[in-house]
Amino acid sequence: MVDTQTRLDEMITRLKEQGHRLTPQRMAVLKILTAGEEHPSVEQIYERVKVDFPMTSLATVYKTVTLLKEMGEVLELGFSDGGNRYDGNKPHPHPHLICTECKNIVDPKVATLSELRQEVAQSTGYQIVSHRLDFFGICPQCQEKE
Amino acid sequence: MVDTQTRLDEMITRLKEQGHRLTPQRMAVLKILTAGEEHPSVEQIYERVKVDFPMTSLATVYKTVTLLKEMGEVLELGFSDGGNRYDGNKPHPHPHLICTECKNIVDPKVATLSELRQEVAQSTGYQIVSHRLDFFGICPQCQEKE
DNA sequence: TTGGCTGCAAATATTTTGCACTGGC
DNA sequence: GCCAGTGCAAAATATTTGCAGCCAA
Repeated sequence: MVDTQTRLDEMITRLKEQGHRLTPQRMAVLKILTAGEEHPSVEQIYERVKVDFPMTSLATVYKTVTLLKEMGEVLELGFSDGGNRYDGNKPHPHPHLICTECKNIVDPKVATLSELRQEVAQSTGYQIVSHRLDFFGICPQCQEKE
Repeated sequence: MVDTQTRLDEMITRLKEQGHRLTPQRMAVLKILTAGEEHPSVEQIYERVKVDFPMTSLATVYKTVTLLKEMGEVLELGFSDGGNRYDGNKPHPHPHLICTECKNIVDPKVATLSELRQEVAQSTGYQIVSHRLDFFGICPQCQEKE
């Protein structure tokens, strides 16, 4: 895994390169997105940002996340049942494993999907741009609680 | 692929088995969900149902689709950017290929994922219940239009 | 007959947007 | 000082829900 501080610096550099400003609110969102292995929702990011900057609005968090998404610096994991989740550590598509009980998300190690991608491209004629692979299950902790 | 009429009869049988009523509106939704290889949205189902039954409400379409989803008779493809899509022909998880231009969805042939599933289950301890694999790309028709 | 189903409208929930003000650069 | 970024509230979207009346079984 990429070092947290390194990833944070990387994002800051990219923002500046593209002429974006670095505000305290934005900084706080960046820190949360790059810290740890978490896959927080906008609401969770908002709650944590408010600890240090109580005046921060939810709209700002949305705007920042959207900006980073457009820059390709965060991966959006959209869920139809509300509450998208974001991955700022590995912005490129990779498999996720989602606990249907506690909603925790981890990154499992999975053998390469590039073969599958190629196979689909060849058989369909599509120009494949991206993909998404999610596994849904019950994590060890939640299994014990049953 | 399963025969359209067969699949329709199957769904009707399941509904009756579980004590649900078969109304004209419901019948119309079933027909659309089982017809062809399409992956319609609720809105699209609604528009088509209205041709034969103009008095049908959007809420009823939602209720019917939700019922079928809970019965496991349709697969919901949730997208965070609004407009979920539904597959009534193959209600079990399978890969989808989505054109990012025209939003068309097809079912590509992909080598089995069961190995990947097993691999993830073993390495993480999760009890895997379901999965989802989507490829995003540009279909041959949309490639020509560029 | 009767309780599940429907239609309508109002309620939710999530994300986006308009706009005046503020502060990073 | 300029203008991107912010906060607030209103708007836009998508889906759910309450309830009175209706109709499939």
